[in-house]
Amino acid sequence: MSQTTVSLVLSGKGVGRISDATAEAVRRAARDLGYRPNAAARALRSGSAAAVGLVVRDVTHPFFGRTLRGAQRAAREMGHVVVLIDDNYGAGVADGAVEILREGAVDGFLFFATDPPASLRAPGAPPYVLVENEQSRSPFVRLDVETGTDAALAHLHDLGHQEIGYVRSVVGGQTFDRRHARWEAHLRAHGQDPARQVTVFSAFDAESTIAAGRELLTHPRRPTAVLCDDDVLACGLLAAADALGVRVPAEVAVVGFDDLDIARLSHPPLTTVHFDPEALGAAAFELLYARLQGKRPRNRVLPSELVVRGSTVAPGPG
Amino acid sequence: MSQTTVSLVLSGKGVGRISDATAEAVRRAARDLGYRPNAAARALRSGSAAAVGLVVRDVTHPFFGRTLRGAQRAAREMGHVVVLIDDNYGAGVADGAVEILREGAVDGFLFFATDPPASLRAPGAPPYVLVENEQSRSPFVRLDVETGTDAALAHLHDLGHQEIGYVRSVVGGQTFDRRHARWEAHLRAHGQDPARQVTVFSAFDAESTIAAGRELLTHPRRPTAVLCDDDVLACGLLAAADALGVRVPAEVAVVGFDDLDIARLSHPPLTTVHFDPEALGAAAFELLYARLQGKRPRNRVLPSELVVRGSTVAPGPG
DNA sequence: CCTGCGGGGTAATACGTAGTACGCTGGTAC
DNA sequence: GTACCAGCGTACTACGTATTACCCCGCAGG
Repeated sequence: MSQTTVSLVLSGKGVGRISDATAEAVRRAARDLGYRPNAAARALRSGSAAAVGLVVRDVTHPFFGRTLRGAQRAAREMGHVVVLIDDNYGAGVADGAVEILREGAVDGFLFFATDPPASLRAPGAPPYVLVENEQSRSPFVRLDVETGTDAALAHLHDLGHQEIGYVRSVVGGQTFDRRHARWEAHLRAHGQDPARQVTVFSAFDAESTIAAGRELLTHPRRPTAVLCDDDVLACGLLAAADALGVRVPAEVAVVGFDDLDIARLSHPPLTTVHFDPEALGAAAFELLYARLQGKRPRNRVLPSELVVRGSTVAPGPG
Repeated sequence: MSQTTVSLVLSGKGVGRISDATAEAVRRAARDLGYRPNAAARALRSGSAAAVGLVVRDVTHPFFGRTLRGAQRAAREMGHVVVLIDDNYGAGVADGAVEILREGAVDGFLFFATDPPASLRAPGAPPYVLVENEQSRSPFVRLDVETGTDAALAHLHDLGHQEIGYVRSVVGGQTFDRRHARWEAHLRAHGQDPARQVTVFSAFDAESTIAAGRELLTHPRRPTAVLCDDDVLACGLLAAADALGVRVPAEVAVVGFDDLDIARLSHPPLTTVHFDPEALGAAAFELLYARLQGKRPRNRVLPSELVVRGSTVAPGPG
């Protein structure tokens, strides 16, 4: 039983070259001895670590947590493992970690709403896939947020809302820009000037969201409806409304994005644009995996859907 | 410029053996050529992958997300990298992944409220640290949840609450057991029978939490106060109360655990037991790191603290 | 009897690093 | 003049796997 034989049997590449009896003996011995192939040696020799790096903007945000879960599950199904890098909104903070991983530790990268370091664009660099961050010449997976946003705006319009405020994320991001762009388009299409609508900005921590909500609700030209870049921001608005005694949805209708669990637990439950983050993460890994196989997979755009709950009704009289 | 020289210079172990001029030349050449040491080769030769496996019960839960962040940040500071395995409450689902990683891919493991596979107890297995899951003969880091729980119960007692219901997590966990045990002790100390108190069980998804909340609130012997194993469960209770027209805190006082962001955004803001998940994650990594150095670090217990917000007042008359 | 061939298996090598042991040079002590 | 030492580097090997090239044996065809 040479080392070669063992390698051939355990890797499944020995079919036709190694007799069944020997193969069985090898497998039994491996089991009895508790033998496990060494990952580092295999990575060194084969040139593949069976691991992908995953750079995420904010691990603590439920949306990314679920995306992460989808990606990790898909990776495991293909025998791959996921190395996590939390960027924590720090532009470029993750770049150093990416550099460390670059050679030999992982086979490729997934960037969740984060930008890849410039060095990965160089020829010979490991492949990567962008998630919620479309860029020319880079493969990507993203959500078709436009359809959902248009549905939400149509819903508000049908209810009779003219003035639609906006709670924007201070942290940038293509998906936020897309949502905002559809809002602008909607207003223009109905003869409104987006610049005249009340718009406030917020980070994702509780204080910020509540402060932003208060700012919007106490504005002299308070709108009858508000689009929020995210369910978390929408919940801050709800909390502020509660503190100010502003009734939702009677006095202000609220729409969020993401359909997080909090959208069902909030008071009132949120009307929101639903996505499937697990599918997004899984699709991202699948794209990267195909690339690692040398294929040229097509970019993917996943659907969105409006979910109407209790936070939107027709504007009250006056 | 031999390969050895390069290795010595770049690893910093050449001080005193390699002249400054040569060292500088090596560094310049490395930079100009874009040379990066290969992680797999280094791991193979040195026997250390500079990576730790991290098994987490639920990546999508904000508490674990924050713990994860703390651990990942601490790891990065020591030049280590984190491999994520999401167990998703599936008992043993992660075991296979752990086996894959065992040899050569990671140097040790962190288990976040999950159980290590039995194979890791064997001699020669990589070291691990348990988080929120104390077991004899295994190093661990946990929260001193007892102090915070006692403070919460004392707070309710001071307000005049006698009947204290409980929303329990259906998913088991030591920390939940500890919370529950203090609640039982408190009731007994005041001459009550815990078995007679209204107790309901819930998973962490929105539907479950609301259903459990409804069950508790519609119970014929509805308590005047409720302890919830978690802020998420508390929010479900709030949502149920809202749907049923039960006023919080006037008719029912609510206390949660974890002090998640939603505890500030909820209506009313939650009285809850505060922890520092980032510190928990960082401490866990530090313990594991010390073990990897061959040290015998002491287990750590991190403090908890009651945060009183709007969900607790004295029971109303009748 | 020799040749060719297929089935079954193995020796040897390369992957890129870390570490060990050794070599060379020039100066100093005796 | 020899022995020793410090200061600087360098050949060489091991790490555990995947892969390539090769070897051995028995049998069929000529």
